[in-house]
Amino acid sequence: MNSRSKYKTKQREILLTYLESVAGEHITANDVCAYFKEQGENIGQSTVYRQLESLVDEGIINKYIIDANSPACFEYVDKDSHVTGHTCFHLKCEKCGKLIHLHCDELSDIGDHLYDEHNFRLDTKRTVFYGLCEECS
Amino acid sequence: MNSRSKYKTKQREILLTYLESVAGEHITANDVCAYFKEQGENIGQSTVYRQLESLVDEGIINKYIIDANSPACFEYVDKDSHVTGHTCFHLKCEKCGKLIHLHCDELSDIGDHLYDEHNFRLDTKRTVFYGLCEECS
DNA sequence: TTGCGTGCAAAGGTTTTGCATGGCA
DNA sequence: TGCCATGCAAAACCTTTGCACGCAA
Repeated sequence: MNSRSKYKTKQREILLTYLESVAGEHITANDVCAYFKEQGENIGQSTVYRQLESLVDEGIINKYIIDANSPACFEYVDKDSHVTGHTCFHLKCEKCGKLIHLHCDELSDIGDHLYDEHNFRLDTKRTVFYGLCEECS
Repeated sequence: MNSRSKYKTKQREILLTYLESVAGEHITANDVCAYFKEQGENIGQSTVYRQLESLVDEGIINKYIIDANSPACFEYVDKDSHVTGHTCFHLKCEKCGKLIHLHCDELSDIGDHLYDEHNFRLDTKRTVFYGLCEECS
Protein backbone atom coordinates (compact mmCIF):
# COMPACT_ATOMS: atom_id res chain seq x y z
CA MET A 1 0.00 0.00 0.00
CA ASN A 2 0.98 3.66 0.57
CA SER A 3 2.87 4.39 -2.68
CA ARG A 4 1.05 7.51 -3.81
CA SER A 5 1.80 8.21 -7.41
CA LYS A 6 4.28 10.97 -7.78
CA TYR A 7 4.83 10.96 -11.49
CA LYS A 8 2.22 11.52 -14.14
CA THR A 9 2.95 8.84 -16.67
CA LYS A 10 1.28 8.03 -19.94
CA GLN A 11 0.17 4.65 -18.63
CA ARG A 12 -1.46 6.18 -15.60
CA GLU A 13 -3.36 8.70 -17.69
CA ILE A 14 -4.66 6.07 -20.08
CA LEU A 15 -5.70 3.84 -17.23
CA LEU A 16 -7.53 6.65 -15.49
CA THR A 17 -9.31 7.74 -18.65
CA TYR A 18 -10.44 4.20 -19.26
CA LEU A 19 -11.72 3.69 -15.73
CA GLU A 20 -13.56 6.98 -15.86
CA SER A 21 -15.17 6.01 -19.16
CA VAL A 22 -16.61 2.87 -17.58
CA ALA A 23 -17.59 4.46 -14.27
CA GLY A 24 -20.32 2.43 -12.65
CA GLU A 25 -19.01 -0.84 -14.06
CA HIS A 26 -16.88 -3.30 -12.21
CA ILE A 27 -13.58 -3.88 -13.90
CA THR A 28 -10.97 -6.50 -13.18
CA ALA A 29 -7.25 -6.16 -13.70
CA ASN A 30 -7.65 -8.59 -16.54
CA ASP A 31 -10.32 -6.44 -18.17
CA VAL A 32 -7.90 -3.57 -18.10
CA CYS A 33 -5.13 -5.61 -19.71
CA ALA A 34 -7.50 -6.88 -22.39
CA TYR A 35 -8.69 -3.37 -23.14
CA PHE A 36 -5.17 -2.14 -23.62
CA LYS A 37 -4.30 -5.01 -25.87
CA GLU A 38 -7.36 -4.17 -27.95
CA GLN A 39 -6.23 -0.58 -28.19
CA GLY A 40 -2.78 -1.62 -29.29
CA GLU A 41 -1.35 -0.04 -26.18
CA ASN A 42 1.47 -1.88 -24.55
CA ILE A 43 1.10 -1.89 -20.78
CA GLY A 44 2.59 -4.58 -18.61
CA GLN A 45 0.26 -6.33 -16.24
CA SER A 46 2.45 -5.47 -13.28
CA THR A 47 2.00 -1.83 -14.14
CA VAL A 48 -1.73 -2.34 -14.21
CA TYR A 49 -1.71 -3.95 -10.78
CA ARG A 50 0.62 -1.33 -9.36
CA GLN A 51 -1.34 1.59 -10.71
CA LEU A 52 -4.63 0.12 -9.57
CA GLU A 53 -3.19 -0.23 -6.11
CA SER A 54 -2.04 3.38 -6.13
CA LEU A 55 -5.40 4.61 -7.34
CA VAL A 56 -7.11 2.71 -4.55
CA ASP A 57 -4.77 4.28 -2.01
CA GLU A 58 -5.52 7.68 -3.42
CA GLY A 59 -9.24 7.06 -3.17
CA ILE A 60 -9.77 7.52 -6.88
CA ILE A 61 -11.08 4.01 -7.37
CA ASN A 62 -12.44 1.37 -5.05
CA LYS A 63 -11.51 -2.26 -4.88
CA TYR A 64 -14.04 -4.99 -4.18
CA ILE A 65 -13.29 -8.53 -3.26
CA ILE A 66 -16.32 -10.41 -4.34
CA ASP A 67 -15.31 -13.96 -3.93
CA ALA A 68 -12.39 -16.21 -3.34
CA ASN A 69 -11.10 -17.32 -6.69
CA SER A 70 -12.64 -14.64 -8.67
CA PRO A 71 -10.44 -11.68 -9.37
CA ALA A 72 -10.76 -8.44 -7.45
CA CYS A 73 -12.74 -5.80 -9.24
CA PHE A 74 -12.32 -2.08 -9.34
CA GLU A 75 -14.65 0.81 -9.83
CA TYR A 76 -14.26 4.48 -10.40
CA VAL A 77 -15.38 6.41 -7.33
CA ASP A 78 -18.75 8.02 -7.82
CA LYS A 79 -18.12 11.69 -7.29
CA ASP A 80 -21.82 12.41 -6.95
CA SER A 81 -21.87 10.57 -3.67
CA HIS A 82 -19.85 13.36 -2.13
CA VAL A 83 -22.34 15.91 -3.36
CA THR A 84 -25.54 14.10 -2.48
CA GLY A 85 -24.16 12.60 0.67
CA HIS A 86 -25.51 9.25 -0.44
CA THR A 87 -23.41 6.29 0.38
CA CYS A 88 -23.28 3.56 -2.19
CA PHE A 89 -23.55 0.02 -0.90
CA HIS A 90 -22.82 -3.11 -2.81
CA LEU A 91 -24.95 -6.20 -2.74
CA LYS A 92 -23.58 -9.36 -4.25
CA CYS A 93 -25.81 -12.24 -5.26
CA GLU A 94 -24.19 -15.50 -4.27
CA LYS A 95 -26.11 -17.42 -6.88
CA CYS A 96 -26.04 -15.44 -10.11
CA GLY A 97 -23.03 -13.36 -9.19
CA LYS A 98 -24.72 -10.07 -9.91
CA LEU A 99 -23.32 -7.01 -8.17
CA ILE A 100 -25.97 -4.48 -7.24
CA HIS A 101 -25.47 -0.84 -6.39
CA LEU A 102 -27.68 0.42 -3.65
CA HIS A 103 -28.25 3.92 -2.35
CA CYS A 104 -30.20 3.79 0.85
CA ASP A 105 -30.38 6.25 3.70
CA GLU A 106 -31.55 3.73 6.25
CA LEU A 107 -28.56 1.56 5.51
CA SER A 108 -26.32 4.58 5.85
CA ASP A 109 -27.32 4.73 9.48
CA ILE A 110 -25.55 1.49 10.24
CA GLY A 111 -22.25 3.26 9.80
CA ASP A 112 -23.18 5.68 12.54
CA HIS A 113 -24.45 2.88 14.72
CA LEU A 114 -21.26 0.89 14.38
CA TYR A 115 -19.26 3.95 15.29
CA ASP A 116 -21.41 5.19 18.15
CA GLU A 117 -22.08 1.84 19.76
CA HIS A 118 -19.20 -0.34 18.74
CA ASN A 119 -16.35 2.09 18.08
CA PHE A 120 -15.92 0.72 14.61
CA ARG A 121 -15.43 3.07 11.70
CA LEU A 122 -17.20 1.38 8.81
CA ASP A 123 -15.67 1.58 5.36
CA THR A 124 -18.66 1.44 3.08
CA LYS A 125 -16.48 1.45 0.02
CA ARG A 126 -14.96 -1.85 0.93
CA THR A 127 -17.95 -3.60 2.42
CA VAL A 128 -19.99 -5.97 0.30
CA PHE A 129 -23.28 -7.47 1.41
CA TYR A 130 -23.71 -11.06 0.32
CA GLY A 131 -27.01 -12.79 -0.19
CA LEU A 132 -29.61 -13.63 -2.80
CA CYS A 133 -31.08 -11.16 -5.23
CA GLU A 134 -34.75 -10.91 -6.08
CA GLU A 135 -34.64 -13.30 -9.02
CA CYS A 136 -32.55 -15.92 -7.28
CA SER A 137 -34.27 -16.13 -3.92
CA MET B 1 -20.68 -27.35 -3.80
CA ASN B 2 -23.47 -29.87 -3.22
CA SER B 3 -21.44 -32.96 -2.28
CA ARG B 4 -22.94 -33.80 1.10
CA SER B 5 -20.76 -36.23 2.89
CA LYS B 6 -22.14 -39.71 2.72
CA TYR B 7 -19.36 -41.65 4.36
CA LYS B 8 -18.06 -41.15 7.83
CA THR B 9 -14.32 -41.30 7.39
CA LYS B 10 -11.54 -41.03 9.88
CA GLN B 11 -10.27 -37.83 8.27
CA ARG B 12 -13.66 -36.18 8.48
CA GLU B 13 -14.00 -37.05 12.15
CA ILE B 14 -10.59 -35.71 13.04
CA LEU B 15 -11.23 -32.53 11.11
CA LEU B 16 -14.56 -31.99 12.79
CA THR B 17 -13.17 -32.60 16.23
CA TYR B 18 -10.42 -30.13 15.60
CA LEU B 19 -12.74 -27.44 14.29
CA GLU B 20 -15.04 -27.92 17.25
CA SER B 21 -12.13 -27.61 19.63
CA VAL B 22 -11.25 -24.20 18.20
CA ALA B 23 -14.81 -22.96 17.85
CA GLY B 24 -14.82 -19.17 17.82
CA GLU B 25 -11.48 -18.98 16.10
CA HIS B 26 -10.94 -18.42 12.43
CA ILE B 27 -9.06 -21.22 10.82
CA THR B 28 -7.56 -21.43 7.37
CA ALA B 29 -7.11 -24.54 5.29
CA ASN B 30 -3.43 -24.13 5.91
CA ASP B 31 -3.93 -24.02 9.67
CA VAL B 32 -5.73 -27.33 9.41
CA CYS B 33 -2.94 -28.91 7.40
CA ALA B 34 -0.32 -27.62 9.83
CA TYR B 35 -2.27 -28.95 12.78
CA PHE B 36 -2.46 -32.40 11.26
CA LYS B 37 1.21 -32.43 10.47
CA GLU B 38 1.89 -31.52 14.10
CA GLN B 39 -0.29 -34.37 15.23
CA GLY B 40 1.52 -36.79 12.98
CA GLU B 41 -1.71 -37.37 11.09
CA ASN B 42 -1.38 -37.75 7.37
CA ILE B 43 -4.14 -35.90 5.59
CA GLY B 44 -3.77 -34.60 2.05
CA GLN B 45 -4.49 -30.96 1.48
CA SER B 46 -7.04 -31.77 -1.18
CA THR B 47 -8.96 -33.76 1.38
CA VAL B 48 -8.86 -30.80 3.70
CA TYR B 49 -10.25 -28.50 1.04
CA ARG B 50 -12.88 -31.02 -0.02
CA GLN B 51 -14.05 -31.73 3.49
CA LEU B 52 -14.15 -28.06 4.36
CA GLU B 53 -16.31 -27.47 1.33
CA SER B 54 -18.67 -30.25 2.35
CA LEU B 55 -18.92 -28.96 5.89
CA VAL B 56 -19.78 -25.52 4.59
CA ASP B 57 -22.52 -27.01 2.41
CA GLU B 58 -23.86 -28.88 5.37
CA GLY B 59 -23.93 -25.72 7.44
CA ILE B 60 -21.59 -27.15 10.04
CA ILE B 61 -18.96 -24.52 9.45
CA ASN B 62 -18.95 -21.12 7.82
CA LYS B 63 -16.52 -19.78 5.30
CA TYR B 64 -15.33 -16.19 5.30
CA ILE B 65 -13.49 -14.47 2.56
CA ILE B 66 -11.75 -11.69 4.35
CA ASP B 67 -9.44 -10.28 1.82
CA ALA B 68 -7.99 -10.80 -1.58
CA ASN B 69 -4.77 -12.67 -1.21
CA SER B 70 -5.38 -13.90 2.19
CA PRO B 71 -6.73 -17.40 2.41
CA ALA B 72 -10.36 -18.11 3.14
CA CYS B 73 -11.04 -18.85 6.75
CA PHE B 74 -13.48 -21.20 8.37
CA GLU B 75 -15.28 -21.24 11.64
CA TYR B 76 -17.38 -23.73 13.49
CA VAL B 77 -20.99 -22.64 13.52
CA ASP B 78 -22.05 -21.26 16.86
CA LYS B 79 -24.94 -23.46 17.85
CA ASP B 80 -26.06 -20.97 20.47
CA SER B 81 -26.98 -18.53 17.76
CA HIS B 82 -29.86 -20.77 16.77
CA VAL B 83 -31.11 -20.76 20.33
CA THR B 84 -30.69 -17.11 21.14
CA GLY B 85 -31.62 -15.94 17.67
CA HIS B 86 -28.59 -13.70 17.70
CA THR B 87 -26.91 -13.21 14.41
CA CYS B 88 -23.17 -12.98 14.44
CA PHE B 89 -21.63 -10.29 12.31
CA HIS B 90 -18.01 -9.96 11.39
CA LEU B 91 -16.06 -6.75 11.43
CA LYS B 92 -12.65 -6.71 9.82
CA CYS B 93 -10.11 -4.04 10.60
CA GLU B 94 -8.38 -2.94 7.45
CA LYS B 95 -5.35 -1.75 9.34
CA CYS B 96 -4.43 -4.37 11.91
CA GLY B 97 -6.31 -7.20 10.23
CA LYS B 98 -8.25 -8.13 13.33
CA LEU B 99 -11.52 -9.96 12.83
CA ILE B 100 -14.17 -9.04 15.36
CA HIS B 101 -17.30 -10.97 16.24
CA LEU B 102 -20.31 -8.84 16.90
CA HIS B 103 -23.71 -9.76 18.21
CA CYS B 104 -26.06 -6.84 17.79
CA ASP B 105 -29.81 -6.74 17.51
CA GLU B 106 -29.91 -3.39 15.78
CA LEU B 107 -27.64 -4.66 13.11
CA SER B 108 -29.79 -7.72 12.72
CA ASP B 109 -32.55 -5.41 11.53
CA ILE B 110 -30.68 -4.56 8.40
CA GLY B 111 -31.31 -8.06 7.12
CA ASP B 112 -35.03 -7.46 7.42
CA HIS B 113 -34.71 -4.07 5.86
CA LEU B 114 -32.82 -5.36 2.87
CA TYR B 115 -35.44 -8.02 2.37
CA ASP B 116 -38.51 -5.86 2.92
CA GLU B 117 -37.37 -2.84 1.00
CA HIS B 118 -34.88 -4.15 -1.50
CA ASN B 119 -35.86 -7.78 -2.02
CA PHE B 120 -32.41 -8.92 -1.08
CA ARG B 121 -31.96 -11.88 1.22
CA LEU B 122 -28.86 -11.05 3.23
CA ASP B 123 -26.44 -13.82 4.08
CA THR B 124 -24.96 -12.68 7.36
CA LYS B 125 -22.58 -15.60 7.46
CA ARG B 126 -20.82 -14.42 4.35
CA THR B 127 -20.94 -10.70 4.88
CA VAL B 128 -17.95 -8.96 6.38
CA PHE B 129 -17.95 -5.32 7.42
CA TYR B 130 -14.69 -3.56 6.68
CA GLY B 131 -13.39 -0.57 8.52
CA LEU B 132 -11.18 0.53 11.37
CA CYS B 133 -11.29 -0.92 14.84
CA GLU B 134 -11.17 1.14 18.01
CA GLU B 135 -7.40 0.99 18.43
CA CYS B 136 -6.61 1.74 14.81
CA SER B 137 -8.98 4.62 14.13
C1' DT C 1 -18.92 -55.41 -4.11
C1' DT C 2 -19.93 -50.58 -5.12
C1' DG C 3 -18.63 -46.17 -5.46
C1' DC C 4 -17.33 -42.38 -2.50
C1' DG C 5 -13.21 -40.55 -0.15
C1' DT C 6 -8.33 -40.06 -0.17
C1' DG C 7 -3.51 -38.74 -1.51
C1' DC C 8 -0.29 -37.29 -4.51
C1' DA C 9 1.20 -34.45 -7.92
C1' DA C 10 0.23 -31.28 -11.27
C1' DA C 11 -2.40 -27.62 -13.06
C1' DG C 12 -5.01 -23.38 -12.71
C1' DG C 13 -5.66 -18.47 -12.04
C1' DT C 14 -4.59 -14.20 -9.74
C1' DT C 15 -1.32 -11.27 -7.88
C1' DT C 16 3.41 -10.06 -6.47
C1' DT C 17 8.34 -9.44 -7.04
C1' DG C 18 13.33 -8.87 -8.94
C1' DC C 19 15.86 -6.48 -11.89
C1' DA C 20 17.38 -3.88 -15.72
C1' DT C 21 15.63 -0.23 -18.59
C1' DG C 22 12.97 3.91 -19.63
C1' DG C 23 11.04 8.36 -18.74
C1' DC C 24 9.25 12.27 -15.66
C1' DA C 25 10.59 16.31 -13.18
C1' DT D 1 20.66 14.02 -13.09
C1' DG D 2 17.99 11.48 -9.62
C1' DC D 3 14.49 8.49 -8.84
C1' DC D 4 10.22 6.63 -9.71
C1' DA D 5 7.63 3.85 -13.06
C1' DT D 6 7.67 0.33 -16.39
C1' DG D 7 8.03 -4.33 -18.60
C1' DC D 8 9.27 -8.81 -18.75
C1' DA D 9 9.61 -13.06 -16.77
C1' DA D 10 9.55 -15.74 -12.94
C1' DA D 11 7.84 -16.66 -8.55
C1' DA D 12 4.45 -16.94 -4.96
C1' DC D 13 0.15 -18.10 -3.37
C1' DC D 14 -4.23 -20.35 -2.68
C1' DT D 15 -7.19 -23.59 -4.54
C1' DT D 16 -8.84 -27.07 -7.79
C1' DT D 17 -8.46 -31.23 -10.54
C1' DG D 18 -7.07 -36.00 -12.56
C1' DC D 19 -6.30 -40.41 -11.50
C1' DA D 20 -5.36 -44.61 -9.18
C1' DC D 21 -5.89 -46.72 -4.81
C1' DG D 22 -8.21 -47.49 -0.33
C1' DC D 23 -11.95 -47.96 2.54
C1' DA D 24 -16.92 -47.35 4.39
C1' DA D 25 -21.31 -49.37 3.89
